[in-house]
Amino acid sequence: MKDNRLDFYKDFSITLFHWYSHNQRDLPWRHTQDPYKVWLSEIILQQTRVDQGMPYYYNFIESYPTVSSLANAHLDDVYKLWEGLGYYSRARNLHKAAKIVVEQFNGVFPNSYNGLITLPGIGDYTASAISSFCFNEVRPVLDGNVFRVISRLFGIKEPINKPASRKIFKDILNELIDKHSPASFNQAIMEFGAVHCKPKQPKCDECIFQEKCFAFSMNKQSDYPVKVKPKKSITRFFNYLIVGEGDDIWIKKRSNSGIWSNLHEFPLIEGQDIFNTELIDETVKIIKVSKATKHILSHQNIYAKFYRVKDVDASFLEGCIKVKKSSLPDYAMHRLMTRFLEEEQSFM
DNA sequence: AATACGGGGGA
DNA sequence: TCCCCAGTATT
Repeated sequence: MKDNRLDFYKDFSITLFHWYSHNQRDLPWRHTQDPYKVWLSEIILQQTRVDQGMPYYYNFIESYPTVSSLANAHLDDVYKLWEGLGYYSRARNLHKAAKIVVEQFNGVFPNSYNGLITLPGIGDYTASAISSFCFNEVRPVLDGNVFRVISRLFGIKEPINKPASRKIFKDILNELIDKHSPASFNQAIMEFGAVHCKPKQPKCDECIFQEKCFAFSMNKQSDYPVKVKPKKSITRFFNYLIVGEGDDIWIKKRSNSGIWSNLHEFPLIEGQDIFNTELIDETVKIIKVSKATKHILSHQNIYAKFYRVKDVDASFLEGCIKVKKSSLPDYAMHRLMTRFLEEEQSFM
């Protein structure tokens, strides 16, 4: 069964490369085999759309042209450049990996999958991408695009977000990948998934694989890929205290774990199942209160209120730092904070 | 094996 | 609303 299936697809790469040569986007990281730049692009693009990550890629290349310059940077500056992109552990691991490359590998990136995957922030996908793109190692990439393409072509119903399903896809890809052009194969199959075999409204009516695609032959494209429902999000209530006299303002760096780790924000009092209005009423003098705003994360729905207050008990400022309002832009913050600062100047 | 971890775009 | 995005680390 498996052999027949793969025989049927033995000219897959030729067809794919033909499509790729006519349809590929011009992306900056495709013009280089410098592992530093490829690595940077791959970390930025983890769970991130190309359009969203592109400006960050340019900013990082400009601020840190080499792995040494990144390794020598202050972590807080790296966070600042990452601000707004999300999944902030990527910024921490980016910096950590750069230091390892410089201090342990003499500034030279590992030139193999097995070496690359030892670096923090580099998992199976990223190690496969870098080792194939830069060193022509035969390592198939398996990202969201590839999952979708393979599941439709072969009619695979194993949920793509279950770890156990990975082997099924990897086995197929290891047969399918062009052993002579692993870099082009990986680029092409991801690009095909991104711009042609899209999640919604795939271009099946003009598809090079019409004859071969299981999903198309059954007219069941929308049934693939199969995915198990994610767990429901939890709800939290954040009360932010805006404290400070004159040009001074108090902020705090979040802990090294949990959401928004190591990013800055106003002193926070989290409510239990509702906003802590009573507690705040009794404890501080409220000058002004914002409306509740909803901020959505993958696993949490956060309702936030901002309170301009005075006469705050010192215990609320435990671990906080006093900074000038004008220097707030120097501190890396999460989107909930930057959005508030953009839109609610009247509180400052 | 399951869960945590952002933010934004598109239907 | 819901789904998805060039996934990884932790539990």
